[in-house]
Amino acid sequence: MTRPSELTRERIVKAAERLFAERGYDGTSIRAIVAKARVNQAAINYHFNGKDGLYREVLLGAFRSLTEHQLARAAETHEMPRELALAAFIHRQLRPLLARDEASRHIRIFNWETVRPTAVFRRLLTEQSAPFMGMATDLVRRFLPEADHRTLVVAAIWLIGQCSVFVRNREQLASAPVLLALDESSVEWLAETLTGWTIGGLRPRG
Amino acid sequence: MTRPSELTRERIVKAAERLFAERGYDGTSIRAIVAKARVNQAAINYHFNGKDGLYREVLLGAFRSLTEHQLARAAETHEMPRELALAAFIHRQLRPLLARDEASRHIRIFNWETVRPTAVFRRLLTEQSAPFMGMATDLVRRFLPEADHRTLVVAAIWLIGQCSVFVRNREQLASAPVLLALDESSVEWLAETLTGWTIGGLRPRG
DNA sequence: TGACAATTCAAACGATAGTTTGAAAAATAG
DNA sequence: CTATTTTTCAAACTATCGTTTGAATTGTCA
Repeated sequence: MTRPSELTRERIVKAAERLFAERGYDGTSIRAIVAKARVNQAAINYHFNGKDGLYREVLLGAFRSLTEHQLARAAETHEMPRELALAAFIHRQLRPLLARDEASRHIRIFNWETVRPTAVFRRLLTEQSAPFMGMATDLVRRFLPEADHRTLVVAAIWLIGQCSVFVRNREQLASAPVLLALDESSVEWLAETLTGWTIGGLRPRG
Repeated sequence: MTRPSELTRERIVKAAERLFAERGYDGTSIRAIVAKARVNQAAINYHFNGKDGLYREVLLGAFRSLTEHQLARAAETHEMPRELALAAFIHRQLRPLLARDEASRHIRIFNWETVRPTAVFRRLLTEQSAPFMGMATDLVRRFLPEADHRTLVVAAIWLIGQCSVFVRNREQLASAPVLLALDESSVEWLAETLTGWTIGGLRPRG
Protein backbone atom coordinates (compact mmCIF):
# COMPACT_ATOMS: atom_id res chain seq x y z
CA MET A 1 0.00 0.00 0.00
CA THR A 2 1.36 3.41 -0.92
CA ARG A 3 0.16 6.66 0.72
CA PRO A 4 1.83 9.84 -0.41
CA SER A 5 -1.52 11.60 -0.45
CA GLU A 6 -1.91 12.53 3.21
CA LEU A 7 -0.95 16.11 2.46
CA THR A 8 -3.68 16.47 -0.12
CA ARG A 9 -6.27 15.01 2.24
CA GLU A 10 -5.26 17.37 5.02
CA ARG A 11 -5.34 20.42 2.78
CA ILE A 12 -8.81 19.50 1.59
CA VAL A 13 -10.16 18.87 5.09
CA LYS A 14 -8.71 22.11 6.40
CA ALA A 15 -10.13 24.19 3.59
CA ALA A 16 -13.47 22.39 3.73
CA GLU A 17 -13.83 22.92 7.46
CA ARG A 18 -13.46 26.66 7.05
CA LEU A 19 -15.88 26.87 4.16
CA PHE A 20 -18.50 24.57 5.67
CA ALA A 21 -18.37 26.61 8.87
CA GLU A 22 -18.81 29.85 7.00
CA ARG A 23 -21.36 28.91 4.39
CA GLY A 24 -22.85 25.59 5.43
CA TYR A 25 -23.02 22.39 3.45
CA ASP A 26 -25.23 23.59 0.63
CA GLY A 27 -23.51 26.94 0.40
CA THR A 28 -20.10 25.42 -0.11
CA SER A 29 -19.12 24.20 -3.57
CA ILE A 30 -16.40 21.69 -4.15
CA ARG A 31 -14.89 24.12 -6.61
CA ALA A 32 -14.50 26.62 -3.77
CA ILE A 33 -12.93 23.93 -1.61
CA VAL A 34 -10.40 22.82 -4.18
CA ALA A 35 -9.54 26.42 -4.99
CA LYS A 36 -8.82 27.14 -1.33
CA ALA A 37 -6.96 23.88 -0.85
CA ARG A 38 -5.18 24.31 -4.18
CA VAL A 39 -5.80 20.77 -5.30
CA ASN A 40 -7.46 19.33 -8.33
CA GLN A 41 -11.23 19.17 -8.43
CA ALA A 42 -11.38 15.42 -8.84
CA ALA A 43 -9.35 14.94 -5.67
CA ILE A 44 -12.42 15.19 -3.46
CA ASN A 45 -14.12 12.35 -5.21
CA TYR A 46 -10.93 10.37 -5.29
CA HIS A 47 -10.14 10.74 -1.59
CA PHE A 48 -13.55 11.09 0.06
CA ASN A 49 -16.02 9.55 -2.35
CA GLY A 50 -17.70 12.86 -3.02
CA LYS A 51 -18.85 15.89 -1.12
CA ASP A 52 -20.85 13.85 1.40
CA GLY A 53 -17.86 11.81 2.43
CA LEU A 54 -15.74 14.89 2.91
CA TYR A 55 -18.43 16.51 5.02
CA ARG A 56 -18.60 13.44 7.23
CA GLU A 57 -14.88 13.70 7.83
CA VAL A 58 -15.13 17.36 8.80
CA LEU A 59 -18.13 16.74 11.04
CA LEU A 60 -16.39 13.96 12.91
CA GLY A 61 -13.40 16.15 13.61
CA ALA A 62 -15.58 19.01 14.80
CA PHE A 63 -17.54 16.79 17.14
CA ARG A 64 -14.47 15.20 18.65
CA SER A 65 -12.77 18.52 19.18
CA LEU A 66 -15.78 20.18 20.78
CA THR A 67 -16.69 17.47 23.23
CA GLU A 68 -13.13 16.55 24.10
CA HIS A 69 -12.52 20.11 25.17
CA GLN A 70 -14.98 19.59 27.98
CA LEU A 71 -14.57 15.89 28.57
CA ALA A 72 -10.84 16.16 29.09
CA ARG A 73 -11.64 18.09 32.26
CA ALA A 74 -14.48 15.88 33.43
CA ALA A 75 -12.39 14.07 36.01
CA GLU A 76 -10.86 17.11 37.64
CA THR A 77 -14.22 18.89 37.55
CA HIS A 78 -15.70 16.05 39.54
CA GLU A 79 -13.24 16.68 42.35
CA MET A 80 -14.15 20.34 42.72
CA PRO A 81 -16.96 21.80 44.84
CA ARG A 82 -20.11 21.88 42.76
CA GLU A 83 -20.20 25.67 42.50
CA LEU A 84 -16.67 25.83 41.19
CA ALA A 85 -17.29 22.91 38.86
CA LEU A 86 -20.29 24.68 37.39
CA ALA A 87 -18.34 27.89 36.98
CA ALA A 88 -15.57 26.02 35.17
CA PHE A 89 -18.05 24.29 32.90
CA ILE A 90 -19.77 27.54 31.93
CA HIS A 91 -16.44 29.21 31.43
CA ARG A 92 -15.35 26.52 29.00
CA GLN A 93 -18.66 26.64 27.15
CA LEU A 94 -18.24 30.37 26.63
CA ARG A 95 -14.70 30.04 25.40
CA PRO A 96 -15.59 30.28 21.68
CA LEU A 97 -16.75 33.83 22.40
CA LEU A 98 -13.15 34.82 22.75
CA ALA A 99 -11.30 32.55 20.43
CA ARG A 100 -11.64 33.16 16.73
CA ASP A 101 -10.13 29.75 16.31
CA GLU A 102 -10.92 26.21 15.46
CA ALA A 103 -13.53 25.91 18.18
CA SER A 104 -15.51 28.78 16.71
CA ARG A 105 -15.61 27.10 13.35
CA HIS A 106 -16.77 23.86 14.90
CA ILE A 107 -19.58 25.61 16.73
CA ARG A 108 -20.60 27.20 13.50
CA ILE A 109 -20.76 23.88 11.71
CA PHE A 110 -23.00 22.59 14.46
CA ASN A 111 -25.20 25.65 14.15
CA TRP A 112 -25.84 24.74 10.55
CA GLU A 113 -26.84 21.29 11.67
CA THR A 114 -29.46 22.53 14.09
CA VAL A 115 -31.44 24.04 11.26
CA ARG A 116 -31.00 21.31 8.72
CA PRO A 117 -29.63 18.15 10.25
CA THR A 118 -27.92 15.85 7.80
CA ALA A 119 -28.16 12.09 8.10
CA VAL A 120 -24.48 11.96 8.94
CA PHE A 121 -24.96 14.34 11.82
CA ARG A 122 -27.97 12.53 13.26
CA ARG A 123 -26.05 9.28 13.41
CA LEU A 124 -23.06 11.01 14.96
CA LEU A 125 -25.24 12.54 17.63
CA THR A 126 -26.95 9.36 18.74
CA GLU A 127 -23.61 7.56 18.76
CA GLN A 128 -21.43 10.08 20.49
CA SER A 129 -23.36 12.71 22.43
CA ALA A 130 -23.81 10.52 25.50
CA PRO A 131 -20.52 11.41 27.24
CA PHE A 132 -21.02 15.14 26.92
CA MET A 133 -24.65 15.06 27.98
CA GLY A 134 -23.64 12.76 30.80
CA MET A 135 -21.11 15.26 32.06
CA ALA A 136 -23.66 18.06 32.07
CA THR A 137 -26.21 15.81 33.73
CA ASP A 138 -23.76 14.78 36.45
CA LEU A 139 -23.05 18.42 37.07
CA VAL A 140 -26.66 19.46 37.60
CA ARG A 141 -27.33 16.33 39.63
CA ARG A 142 -25.05 17.73 42.31
CA PHE A 143 -27.50 20.60 42.67
CA LEU A 144 -30.63 18.50 42.26
CA PRO A 145 -29.76 15.25 44.06
CA GLU A 146 -33.35 14.10 44.33
CA ALA A 147 -34.58 15.04 40.86
CA ASP A 148 -35.88 12.41 38.46
CA HIS A 149 -34.20 11.61 35.17
CA ARG A 150 -36.35 13.87 33.05
CA THR A 151 -35.68 16.86 35.27
CA LEU A 152 -31.95 16.22 35.17
CA VAL A 153 -31.88 15.99 31.41
CA VAL A 154 -33.88 19.19 31.05
CA ALA A 155 -31.62 20.92 33.54
CA ALA A 156 -28.57 19.85 31.57
CA ILE A 157 -30.06 21.18 28.36
CA TRP A 158 -31.05 24.35 30.18
CA LEU A 159 -27.48 24.80 31.33
CA ILE A 160 -26.04 24.21 27.88
CA GLY A 161 -28.62 26.48 26.28
CA GLN A 162 -27.79 29.40 28.54
CA CYS A 163 -24.27 29.37 27.23
CA SER A 164 -24.99 28.49 23.63
CA VAL A 165 -27.34 31.41 23.07
CA PHE A 166 -24.40 33.72 23.56
CA VAL A 167 -21.99 31.63 21.54
CA ARG A 168 -24.41 31.01 18.75
CA ASN A 169 -25.48 34.59 18.31
CA ARG A 170 -22.21 36.20 19.20
CA GLU A 171 -21.95 38.03 15.90
CA GLN A 172 -25.37 39.61 16.19
CA LEU A 173 -24.93 40.38 19.88
CA ALA A 174 -21.60 42.07 19.31
CA SER A 175 -23.13 44.53 16.84
CA ALA A 176 -25.96 47.04 17.19
CA PRO A 177 -28.29 47.36 18.93
CA VAL A 178 -27.07 45.04 21.70
CA LEU A 179 -23.38 45.88 21.44
CA LEU A 180 -22.26 43.21 23.85
CA ALA A 181 -18.57 43.54 24.57
CA LEU A 182 -16.58 40.36 23.94
CA ASP A 183 -13.17 41.12 25.31
CA GLU A 184 -11.58 38.85 27.86
CA SER A 185 -12.78 40.60 31.00
CA SER A 186 -16.32 40.98 29.66
CA VAL A 187 -16.56 37.28 28.91
CA GLU A 188 -15.16 36.58 32.36
CA TRP A 189 -17.88 38.72 33.87
CA LEU A 190 -20.49 37.04 31.69
CA ALA A 191 -19.41 33.59 32.83
CA GLU A 192 -19.60 34.63 36.46
CA THR A 193 -22.99 36.25 36.01
CA LEU A 194 -24.43 33.21 34.30
CA THR A 195 -22.93 30.96 36.95
CA GLY A 196 -24.60 32.98 39.67
CA TRP A 197 -27.99 32.83 38.02
CA THR A 198 -27.68 29.13 37.31
CA ILE A 199 -26.73 28.30 40.87
CA GLY A 200 -29.60 30.42 42.10
CA GLY A 201 -32.00 28.64 39.78
CA LEU A 202 -30.97 25.14 40.74
CA ARG A 203 -30.73 25.89 44.44
CA PRO A 204 -33.61 24.50 46.48
CA ARG A 205 -36.05 27.10 47.71
CA GLY A 206 -39.07 27.13 49.96
CA MET B 1 -54.22 50.24 -12.21
CA THR B 2 -55.42 46.66 -12.34
CA ARG B 3 -54.71 44.11 -9.60
CA PRO B 4 -56.16 40.68 -10.26
CA SER B 5 -52.94 39.10 -9.11
CA GLU B 6 -53.36 39.08 -5.35
CA LEU B 7 -54.19 35.39 -5.38
CA THR B 8 -50.99 34.52 -7.19
CA ARG B 9 -48.94 36.60 -4.80
CA GLU B 10 -50.52 34.95 -1.79
CA ARG B 11 -50.03 31.46 -3.15
CA ILE B 12 -46.38 32.18 -3.80
CA VAL B 13 -45.76 33.69 -0.38
CA LYS B 14 -47.51 30.85 1.37
CA ALA B 15 -45.58 28.17 -0.49
CA ALA B 16 -42.32 30.06 -0.13
CA GLU B 17 -42.75 30.49 3.60
CA ARG B 18 -43.12 26.76 4.09
CA LEU B 19 -40.16 25.90 1.89
CA PHE B 20 -37.85 28.59 3.25
CA ALA B 21 -38.67 27.41 6.78
CA GLU B 22 -37.94 23.82 5.91
CA ARG B 23 -34.89 24.18 3.71
CA GLY B 24 -33.56 27.69 4.14
CA TYR B 25 -32.91 30.25 1.48
CA ASP B 26 -30.19 28.46 -0.45
CA GLY B 27 -31.91 25.12 -0.16
CA THR B 28 -35.13 26.36 -1.71
CA SER B 29 -35.33 26.68 -5.49
CA ILE B 30 -37.84 28.90 -7.18
CA ARG B 31 -38.86 25.89 -9.21
CA ALA B 32 -39.86 24.15 -5.99
CA ILE B 33 -41.81 27.22 -4.92
CA VAL B 34 -43.74 27.60 -8.14
CA ALA B 35 -44.47 23.88 -8.19
CA LYS B 36 -45.93 24.05 -4.68
CA ALA B 37 -47.78 27.29 -5.40
CA ARG B 38 -48.87 25.99 -8.80
CA VAL B 39 -47.97 29.17 -10.60
CA ASN B 40 -45.68 29.90 -13.50
CA GLN B 41 -41.98 30.15 -12.89
CA ALA B 42 -41.67 33.70 -14.15
CA ALA B 43 -44.31 34.86 -11.69
CA ILE B 44 -41.76 35.23 -8.91
CA ASN B 45 -39.66 37.62 -10.91
CA TYR B 46 -42.72 39.44 -12.10
CA HIS B 47 -44.27 39.95 -8.67
CA PHE B 48 -41.27 40.11 -6.36
CA ASN B 49 -38.33 41.08 -8.54
CA GLY B 50 -36.63 37.77 -8.02
CA LYS B 51 -35.94 35.32 -5.25
CA ASP B 52 -34.42 37.97 -2.99
CA GLY B 53 -37.52 40.11 -3.09
CA LEU B 54 -39.76 37.17 -2.31
CA TYR B 55 -37.57 36.19 0.61
CA ARG B 56 -37.72 39.71 1.95
CA GLU B 57 -41.51 39.54 1.84
CA VAL B 58 -41.55 36.26 3.75
CA LEU B 59 -39.03 37.49 6.28
CA LEU B 60 -40.99 40.66 6.95
CA GLY B 61 -44.17 38.71 7.53
CA ALA B 62 -42.39 36.29 9.85
CA PHE B 63 -40.86 39.08 11.88
CA ARG B 64 -44.11 40.99 12.24
CA SER B 65 -46.00 37.89 13.25
CA LEU B 66 -43.42 36.74 15.76
CA THR B 67 -42.91 39.99 17.57
CA GLU B 68 -46.60 40.76 17.59
CA HIS B 69 -47.20 37.37 19.11
CA GLN B 70 -45.33 38.48 22.19
CA LEU B 71 -45.80 42.24 21.99
CA ALA B 72 -49.57 41.97 21.75
CA ARG B 73 -49.43 40.66 25.28
CA ALA B 74 -46.87 43.14 26.55
CA ALA B 75 -49.47 45.43 28.05
CA GLU B 76 -51.42 42.79 29.91
CA THR B 77 -48.19 41.13 31.01
CA HIS B 78 -47.16 44.37 32.63
CA GLU B 79 -50.24 44.30 34.85
CA MET B 80 -49.51 40.83 36.21
CA PRO B 81 -47.30 39.94 39.16
CA ARG B 82 -43.76 39.52 37.93
CA GLU B 83 -43.68 35.76 38.53
CA LEU B 84 -46.84 35.21 36.52
CA ALA B 85 -45.63 37.55 33.79
CA LEU B 86 -42.41 35.58 33.48
CA ALA B 87 -44.31 32.30 33.36
CA ALA B 88 -46.52 33.64 30.59
CA PHE B 89 -43.54 34.88 28.61
CA ILE B 90 -41.75 31.54 28.82
CA HIS B 91 -44.92 29.72 27.96
CA ARG B 92 -45.34 31.73 24.77
CA GLN B 93 -41.71 31.27 23.81
CA LEU B 94 -42.07 27.51 24.10
CA ARG B 95 -45.21 27.41 22.04
CA PRO B 96 -43.50 26.26 18.80
CA LEU B 97 -42.68 23.04 20.60
CA LEU B 98 -46.31 22.08 20.36
CA ALA B 99 -47.73 23.77 17.34
CA ARG B 100 -46.65 22.90 13.83
CA ASP B 101 -48.18 26.16 12.76
CA GLU B 102 -47.28 29.48 11.30
CA ALA B 103 -45.40 30.67 14.36
CA SER B 104 -43.26 27.53 14.31
CA ARG B 105 -42.34 28.11 10.70
CA HIS B 106 -41.43 31.70 11.42
CA ILE B 107 -39.11 30.67 14.21
CA ARG B 108 -37.52 28.18 11.89
CA ILE B 109 -36.86 30.84 9.29
CA PHE B 110 -35.17 32.90 11.96
CA ASN B 111 -33.05 29.93 12.95
CA TRP B 112 -31.71 29.86 9.42
CA GLU B 113 -30.84 33.51 9.77
CA THR B 114 -28.79 33.03 12.89
CA VAL B 115 -26.48 30.78 10.94
CA ARG B 116 -26.06 32.93 7.90
CA PRO B 117 -27.71 36.32 8.31
CA THR B 118 -28.82 37.89 5.07
CA ALA B 119 -28.52 41.63 4.53
CA VAL B 120 -32.29 41.91 4.65
CA PHE B 121 -32.42 40.23 8.02
CA ARG B 122 -29.66 42.33 9.55
CA ARG B 123 -31.46 45.50 8.66
CA LEU B 124 -34.73 44.12 9.96
CA LEU B 125 -33.10 43.15 13.20
CA THR B 126 -31.49 46.49 13.92
CA GLU B 127 -34.71 48.27 12.98
CA GLN B 128 -37.26 46.16 14.74
CA SER B 129 -35.79 43.97 17.45
CA ALA B 130 -35.85 46.81 19.96
CA PRO B 131 -39.47 46.32 21.05
CA PHE B 132 -39.04 42.60 21.61
CA MET B 133 -35.76 42.94 23.44
CA GLY B 134 -37.30 45.80 25.38
CA MET B 135 -40.12 43.58 26.54
CA ALA B 136 -37.74 40.91 27.75
CA THR B 137 -35.58 43.55 29.40
CA ASP B 138 -38.55 45.11 31.18
CA LEU B 139 -39.48 41.68 32.43
CA VAL B 140 -36.12 40.88 33.98
CA ARG B 141 -35.84 44.41 35.35
CA ARG B 142 -38.72 43.60 37.68
CA PHE B 143 -36.48 40.95 39.23
CA LEU B 144 -33.29 42.98 39.09
CA PRO B 145 -34.46 46.53 39.85
CA GLU B 146 -31.00 47.79 40.66
CA ALA B 147 -29.04 46.14 37.87
CA ASP B 148 -27.15 48.18 35.32
CA HIS B 149 -27.98 48.17 31.63
CA ARG B 150 -25.47 45.54 30.62
CA THR B 151 -26.72 43.12 33.23
CA LEU B 152 -30.31 43.64 32.16
CA VAL B 153 -29.51 43.00 28.51
CA VAL B 154 -27.58 39.86 29.34
CA ALA B 155 -30.40 38.67 31.58
CA ALA B 156 -32.89 39.19 28.77
CA ILE B 157 -30.74 37.20 26.37
CA TRP B 158 -30.27 34.57 29.03
CA LEU B 159 -34.02 34.29 29.41
CA ILE B 160 -34.63 34.04 25.69
CA GLY B 161 -31.80 31.54 25.29
CA GLN B 162 -33.21 29.19 27.88
CA CYS B 163 -36.32 28.81 25.82
CA SER B 164 -34.77 28.85 22.37
CA VAL B 165 -32.43 25.95 23.07
CA PHE B 166 -35.47 23.72 23.39
CA VAL B 167 -37.29 25.19 20.42
CA ARG B 168 -34.28 25.21 18.18
CA ASN B 169 -33.19 21.66 18.91
CA ARG B 170 -36.61 20.20 19.35
CA GLU B 171 -36.15 17.63 16.64
CA GLN B 172 -32.93 16.29 18.06
CA LEU B 173 -34.24 16.40 21.63
CA ALA B 174 -37.39 14.51 20.73
CA SER B 175 -35.42 11.59 19.31
CA ALA B 176 -32.84 9.29 20.86
CA PRO B 177 -30.95 9.47 23.11
CA VAL B 178 -32.68 12.33 24.93
CA LEU B 179 -36.24 11.34 24.05
CA LEU B 180 -37.79 14.47 25.45
CA ALA B 181 -41.59 14.19 25.35
CA LEU B 182 -43.27 17.08 23.56
CA ASP B 183 -46.94 16.52 24.25
CA GLU B 184 -49.05 19.26 25.76
CA SER B 185 -48.64 18.34 29.40
CA SER B 186 -44.90 17.79 29.03
CA VAL B 187 -44.41 21.22 27.51
CA GLU B 188 -46.55 22.66 30.28
CA TRP B 189 -44.30 21.00 32.83
CA LEU B 190 -41.22 22.22 30.97
CA ALA B 191 -42.46 25.81 31.00
CA GLU B 192 -43.13 25.65 34.71
CA THR B 193 -39.77 24.08 35.45
CA LEU B 194 -37.89 26.69 33.45
CA THR B 195 -39.91 29.44 35.09
CA GLY B 196 -38.97 28.15 38.51
CA TRP B 197 -35.28 28.01 37.72
CA THR B 198 -35.32 31.45 36.12
CA ILE B 199 -37.06 33.04 39.09
CA GLY B 200 -34.61 31.33 41.39
CA GLY B 201 -31.69 32.61 39.35
CA LEU B 202 -32.82 36.21 39.23
CA ARG B 203 -33.95 36.33 42.83
CA PRO B 204 -31.60 38.25 45.13
CA ARG B 205 -29.56 36.07 47.45
CA GLY B 206 -27.11 36.66 50.24
C1' DT C 1 -66.69 46.95 -27.89
C1' DG C 2 -61.98 48.49 -28.63
C1' DA C 3 -57.51 49.90 -26.75
C1' DC C 4 -54.32 49.26 -23.49
C1' DA C 5 -52.25 47.69 -19.35
C1' DA C 6 -51.64 43.80 -16.32
C1' DT C 7 -50.75 39.13 -15.94
C1' DT C 8 -49.59 34.43 -17.33
C1' DC C 9 -47.04 31.23 -19.88
C1' DA C 10 -43.59 27.96 -22.27
C1' DA C 11 -39.17 28.15 -23.63
C1' DA C 12 -34.60 29.29 -23.53
C1' DC C 13 -30.42 31.69 -21.51
C1' DG C 14 -25.95 31.70 -19.15
C1' DA C 15 -23.89 30.23 -14.94
C1' DT C 16 -22.71 26.95 -11.67
C1' DA C 17 -23.46 22.59 -9.32
C1' DG C 18 -21.44 17.54 -8.32
C1' DT C 19 -19.53 13.94 -10.71
C1' DT C 20 -17.03 11.17 -14.24
C1' DT C 21 -13.46 10.26 -17.54
C1' DG C 22 -9.12 8.76 -19.36
C1' DA C 23 -4.67 9.98 -19.83
C1' DA C 24 -0.40 12.01 -17.64
C1' DA C 25 2.54 12.13 -13.70
C1' DA C 26 4.46 10.47 -9.45
C1' DA C 27 5.51 7.03 -6.19
C1' DT C 28 6.43 2.31 -4.88
C1' DA C 29 7.87 -2.60 -5.30
C1' DG C 30 10.45 -6.29 -7.40
C1' DC D 1 15.56 -0.15 -14.32
C1' DT D 2 11.08 -2.01 -15.09
C1' DA D 3 6.44 -3.02 -13.87
C1' DT D 4 2.72 -1.73 -11.29
C1' DT D 5 -0.04 0.99 -8.48
C1' DT D 6 -1.31 5.34 -6.64
C1' DT D 7 -2.23 9.97 -7.33
C1' DT D 8 -2.98 14.13 -10.05
C1' DC D 9 -4.88 16.62 -13.74
C1' DA D 10 -7.70 19.15 -17.44
C1' DA D 11 -11.72 18.53 -19.63
C1' DA D 12 -16.23 17.25 -20.33
C1' DC D 13 -20.81 15.45 -18.75
C1' DT D 14 -25.38 15.97 -16.89
C1' DA D 15 -28.37 18.40 -13.87
C1' DT D 16 -30.13 22.37 -11.76
C1' DC D 17 -29.89 27.08 -10.59
C1' DG D 18 -32.04 32.16 -11.03
C1' DT D 19 -33.35 34.96 -14.60
C1' DT D 20 -34.98 36.71 -19.13
C1' DT D 21 -37.67 36.73 -23.23
C1' DG D 22 -41.54 37.65 -26.14
C1' DA D 23 -45.81 36.10 -27.28
C1' DA D 24 -50.45 34.77 -25.57
C1' DT D 25 -53.96 35.66 -22.38
C1' DT D 26 -56.71 38.10 -19.11
C1' DG D 27 -58.69 42.02 -16.99
C1' DT D 28 -59.89 47.07 -16.88
C1' DC D 29 -61.38 51.43 -18.38
C1' DA D 30 -62.97 54.67 -21.96
